[in-house]
Amino acid sequence: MRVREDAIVESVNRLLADKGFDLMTVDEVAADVGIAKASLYKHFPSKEALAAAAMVRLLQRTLAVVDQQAAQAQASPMQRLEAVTRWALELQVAGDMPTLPSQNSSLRAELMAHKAYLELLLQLSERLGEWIVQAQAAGDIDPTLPPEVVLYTIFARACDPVPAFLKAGGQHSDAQIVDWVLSICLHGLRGPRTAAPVR
Amino acid sequence: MRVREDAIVESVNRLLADKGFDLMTVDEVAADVGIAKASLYKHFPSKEALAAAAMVRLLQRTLAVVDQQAAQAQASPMQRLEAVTRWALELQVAGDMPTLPSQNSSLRAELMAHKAYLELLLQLSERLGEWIVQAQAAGDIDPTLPPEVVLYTIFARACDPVPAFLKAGGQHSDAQIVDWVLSICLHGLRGPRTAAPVR
DNA sequence: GTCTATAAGAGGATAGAC
DNA sequence: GTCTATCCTCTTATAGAC
Repeated sequence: MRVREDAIVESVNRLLADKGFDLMTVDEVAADVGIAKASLYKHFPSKEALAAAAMVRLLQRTLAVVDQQAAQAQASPMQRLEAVTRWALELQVAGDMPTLPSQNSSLRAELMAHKAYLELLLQLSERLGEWIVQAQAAGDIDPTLPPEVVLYTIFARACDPVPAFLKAGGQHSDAQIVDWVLSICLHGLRGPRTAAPVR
Repeated sequence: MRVREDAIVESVNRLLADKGFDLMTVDEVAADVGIAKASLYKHFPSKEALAAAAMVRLLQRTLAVVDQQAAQAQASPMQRLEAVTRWALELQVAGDMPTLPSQNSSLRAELMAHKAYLELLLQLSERLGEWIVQAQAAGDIDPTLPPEVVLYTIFARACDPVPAFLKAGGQHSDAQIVDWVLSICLHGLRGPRTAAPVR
């Protein structure tokens, strides 16, 4: 049943964002969805498969945002990259970004065997990669950086711990946090400069 | 026995850097040190205490680097911050940076109750905080950023996933990876600019 | 303080009835 | 496909002899 599986993946997404893969238990997922654990296993064969489904959902949503940006005729590649990165940061600050440990080997193995996941990941990388190359040609991104490095840096915003730390402090609004992290990603700690440095 | 405990903490440090807290088992630590698991528990009361000891060791080593930088009479606050950040990135690329999940609650509880850890963390934050404020006054760091944001951004380099990804690609030298990540941290994706922007 | 052996429990996965 | 009940492995932690 499609509807049921959607509900499962949504629960997994939330729990993954909240506690991460290792601390999320299948019992919790079942309880959150409101079905028995054995029923869960009729839909997904393993805990890893649950996580993979949540990541597929995330990639699909991200690609939808990419499509939306591609439709903005007047936007520059850099502005599109910025918009996608901002969207990811907003998702993260809102507590809806599922996060996986980069070290868990059983999980990595399952993901690397998951065709839909790999396909979407490749697709996203290629779409962003194009914009990166164009932004470098336009002088908006350091052309000496390999596009790969830029791509990973953007991807890494999805699991940047800084927003969570700032949010835990409770001093700043979500929008302010997103602005700061995005600005640091683009302009560094030195900040944007509109004129030549003074020294 | 002090020597024995040092060996334990060093093993924990390596395993923590390699697999992370959740995937590291106490059995592994015991095997790595070469003693029985029960003997481990004579030295440290819990797995969390092991991790805390490794983090204390890391903070002590970091503070030693801070001291070393403070002794460089001719260095600016910004150069000192850069040197400390570079050191952390080199540790990370070398696979010696212990990394803790920011979500594990039992671990967080133990850390927050660990006096030596908290004291050292506060000490490090204050030392770096001074340099941050001075670097902002000197115009080397965006003065509109709260120092807290800058501090967290620097701390986050310790668990930045980008170096590991680049290293996994096997295309680049460790030194090159460190240079890129550090440059992006300081100058952003747009890169350092020595003159006014063209547009 | 070190060992062997074991308790205690969490959590992923499955059996089998309906 | 859903349930209850159970299995089984892994892992933390401890008992108790030396």
